[in-house]
Amino acid sequence: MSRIKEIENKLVHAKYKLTTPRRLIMEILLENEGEHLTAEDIHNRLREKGQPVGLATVYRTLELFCELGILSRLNFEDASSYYELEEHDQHHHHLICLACNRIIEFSDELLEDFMVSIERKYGFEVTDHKIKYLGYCSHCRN
Amino acid sequence: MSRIKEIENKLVHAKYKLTTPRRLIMEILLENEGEHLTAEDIHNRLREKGQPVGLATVYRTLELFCELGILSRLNFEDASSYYELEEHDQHHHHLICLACNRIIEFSDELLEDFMVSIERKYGFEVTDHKIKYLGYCSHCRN
DNA sequence: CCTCCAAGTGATAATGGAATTCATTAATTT
DNA sequence: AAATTAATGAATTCCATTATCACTTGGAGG
Ligand SMILES: [Mn+2]
Ligand SMILES: [Mn+2]
Ligand SMILES: [Zn+2]
Ligand SMILES: [Zn+2]
Repeated sequence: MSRIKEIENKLVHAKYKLTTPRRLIMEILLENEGEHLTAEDIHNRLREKGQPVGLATVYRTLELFCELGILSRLNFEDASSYYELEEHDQHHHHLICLACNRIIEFSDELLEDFMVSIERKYGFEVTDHKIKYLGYCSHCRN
Repeated sequence: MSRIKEIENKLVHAKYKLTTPRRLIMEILLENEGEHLTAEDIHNRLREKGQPVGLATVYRTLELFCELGILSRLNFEDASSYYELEEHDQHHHHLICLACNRIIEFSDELLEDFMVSIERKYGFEVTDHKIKYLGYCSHCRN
């Protein structure tokens, strides 16, 4: 099943429509998979492509997609939120270089056991988690 | 050595002074240790105590204290930043209940090994890290 | 096809946390 | 004491995000 079809299913299942603006936003996200985009980034790229979508709609759509588990909202240490497609298979997190702002991704499979121990210890049902390591990347250390 | 003296040392060592506004802000933080306070919280409590400090100074001081490692800046999933005193002995992180917004703290000593493996694998020098688990606390689950 | 109408959109204004400005004040040095 | 420097705070600005509201869209039902 194509990625876009899969997403349409999620929308329809939650009683939403795949409107033109929503499809255009999804296309931008798919075309830029692997990047971390802000709402404004997406708004700009749509304008540049001659397929403008209102900024308010971009924000609303990103929020909706986050609720549906299509996207993740990321907070690096600046003022904006960044978005990336959620990969249902492998979850990853981010190393944030304080010198050059490079973002390096790492998988968290090794943290599974730790998470389970936290759930047991606190009777807390974990539905999501976010891990950030801040420091200096291999280009910037020393 | 008293907590306030210890902090004064950090300031002086970094060529800053322990001015009255800085001391007042530090007192609020010490009096409310264990809480997670916003800049506005601190500003309000100072006003209520009859020891007002300008909001700009509160922000500047919190930023300075973060740089000096006296405070940690926390981002739960809302718009504001929260601050807490950094305990040099035990680092902790937060479970965030999506239903009642309770914040539960947990220690991260078990994550030490994982952090070291990340440093090795990516040649990344970790100077700080932030871990959040989102979900439902024992009062809210089910 | 048409009509209807809830759902969705988008230009614009409003919001609010945080950063900046700049005149004033406090502390330090000469 | 004068001069230099650091810090303060009221006011302003910034800027990402949210709210508003008149308008548009597009699918369900005829
Ligand atoms: Mn990523
Ligand atoms: Mn805490
Ligand atoms: Zn770097
Ligand atoms: Zn709860």
